[in-house]
Amino acid sequence: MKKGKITIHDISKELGINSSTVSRALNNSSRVTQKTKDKILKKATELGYQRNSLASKLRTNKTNTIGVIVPRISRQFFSSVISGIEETAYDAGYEVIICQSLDNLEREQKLIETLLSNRVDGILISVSTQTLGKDDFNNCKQNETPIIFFDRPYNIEENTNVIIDDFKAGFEATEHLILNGCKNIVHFSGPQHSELYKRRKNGYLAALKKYNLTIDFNYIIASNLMKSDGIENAKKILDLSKVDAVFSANDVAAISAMIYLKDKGVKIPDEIAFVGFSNEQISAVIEPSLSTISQSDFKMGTVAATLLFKQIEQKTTIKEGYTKILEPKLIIRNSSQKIIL
Amino acid sequence: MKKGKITIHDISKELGINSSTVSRALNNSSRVTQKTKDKILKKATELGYQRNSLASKLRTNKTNTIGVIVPRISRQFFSSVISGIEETAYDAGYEVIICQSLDNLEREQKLIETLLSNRVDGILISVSTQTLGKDDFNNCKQNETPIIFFDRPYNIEENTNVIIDDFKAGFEATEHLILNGCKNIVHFSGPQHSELYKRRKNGYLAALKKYNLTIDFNYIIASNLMKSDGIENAKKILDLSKVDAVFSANDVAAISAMIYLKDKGVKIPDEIAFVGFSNEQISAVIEPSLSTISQSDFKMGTVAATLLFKQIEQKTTIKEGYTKILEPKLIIRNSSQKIIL
DNA sequence: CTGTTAGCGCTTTCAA
DNA sequence: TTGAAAGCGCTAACAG
Repeated sequence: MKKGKITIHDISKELGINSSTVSRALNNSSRVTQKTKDKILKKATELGYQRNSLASKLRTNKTNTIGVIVPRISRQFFSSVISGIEETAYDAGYEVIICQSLDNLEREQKLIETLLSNRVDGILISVSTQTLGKDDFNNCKQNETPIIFFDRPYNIEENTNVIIDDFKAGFEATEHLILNGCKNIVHFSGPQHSELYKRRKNGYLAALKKYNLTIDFNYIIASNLMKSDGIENAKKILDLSKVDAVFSANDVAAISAMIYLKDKGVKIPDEIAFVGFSNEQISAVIEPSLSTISQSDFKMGTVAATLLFKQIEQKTTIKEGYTKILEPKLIIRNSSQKIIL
Repeated sequence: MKKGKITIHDISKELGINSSTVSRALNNSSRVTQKTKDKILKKATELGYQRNSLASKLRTNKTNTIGVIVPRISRQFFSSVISGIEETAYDAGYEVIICQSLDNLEREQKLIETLLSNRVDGILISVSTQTLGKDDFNNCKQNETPIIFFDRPYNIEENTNVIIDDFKAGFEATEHLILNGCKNIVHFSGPQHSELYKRRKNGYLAALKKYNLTIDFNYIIASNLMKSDGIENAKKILDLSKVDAVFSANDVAAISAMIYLKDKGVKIPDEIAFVGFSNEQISAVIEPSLSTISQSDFKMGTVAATLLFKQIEQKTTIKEGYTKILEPKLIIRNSSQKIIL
């Protein structure tokens, strides 16, 4: 028994067949007789041969591997996107390397370096919140390694982005509440420098306008949408009169606000209806009464990956920015659904 | 400007320094003058050099990379373990490749193949539920690639495993309920062929014995611990008389049972106290009244990774099984804590 | 301290 | 259809 790993040369020697033929056989080339193929395959399994991808990647200058960087894999949204990416990659014969930046710029840049030095064919990334500069990804561009940004848009004019239609989502969420008889709708908005939250807010405003409802800017509560903000927001709601609905720009704040309000004896959704951007599963468990806007997470993964593979195979990194905007999806839950399983 | 990627030879030529010196400089070898190092580093950044890890891995026959396979990255428990692994790996200078098996054996085996063909130095795995055979990981052993099993033990006699002390956890959970005055404690157990659930159950039984409580086997309800099972279990509880507590072997069943019972007007934890294996964060949000047993997730990651690195560096795959058992951690929440933020 | 040289395991012309 | 030979980019003896 040989000590190290078996190579094609070992098979080659054992059979008296040249190693290039062995290589071709193992890659199922049409230029090898079925008979020799069989012989080689048999010997390969007999010896416990295992291909060395490193060597073949080095030689061919193609890794069939893409890198994915997300802030945290534990967030349901991102893990769903990753599932979408993996499915698409699997079908296309690509390997996927998953990394988390923990929303930390330094770490993110180190990950990019690592991925590039491992010669991934392309990168999909949802940038960290600290990433804001114009040339944070110059090394990719120098390398001509395609990179696609998803969920969190980045330099739309220059890069390829995959995002959802935030304006439309905000509009539909608000419209949904209006059509259900709500007139005094509070909006939990996020940091006002963020384009994303601005667009959601504009959707909210547009819906109010369409139905000729008065716009009261006291009803727009901006915060960082953390749990503690949800509590603060809830307190503010109690101070306002006749609020009958909330459209929250994310689920975290919505949920903590709901818990707080329930605790105060407010019936949800009898007295206040909620719509929030959210992960379907979590909010279904936590609050059956919370309707949600899905970010079409899985689909975002498949779309982004498909786009990336196209860029890789055409070897044409798009210079001018291209943004793919996905439809949002409003998920309605009836308040009769006390338990959703 | 050169079209392809810059190599050490490009730097070598530009400076008239031999490429091996360049290589040494880039690896910060002590056998190069600081002066030449500086020159080389400067030229490297100037040309936009980026090391090709594939080549160096191939050459050195060491990848400084480990593979991690978990059923799903979206489960809080696994993503915490992964964080623990990543921190440890980062400190030790290892890269980490994260993969999810989706609890599917075929997929798991394909992932193992891929990792091995990429010549990872070692593998950490929490096996899929479908993985039960004796020689599912023979290819690893042939390869002499260290593999460590965490959370879900696998052939304890032969392999290295990292698990928590399930017996103790079951014992402490039950004892906690007893010490709080509960006498009629139902146990939601899992599949009875599973060692893990058997050990948790034995802990439960041991605690009852210690406090001289009568053991009623009608109080041990075995199921697959899915959401729907939780509902069924809850119905069974309502049929039993004088149940005042539940120790659930996982959180999913516990939560759905609680929701169902609350819906039926049962007050929790006034009438029924719950302890469940669980993820801290989730249950804190969903059910403040649910006390939980933590599986020391992050720590499990660091321990497993440290163990693996030791095996890799000693190049001694342990032949006889070695099992590291971690302490469980009971997290008590007072029922006064209505909102935990 | 630096250069020469060989080769990791694989693929791919080119030739037979 | 198969073989011979070169080389992907890097590292590591060994020599100087």
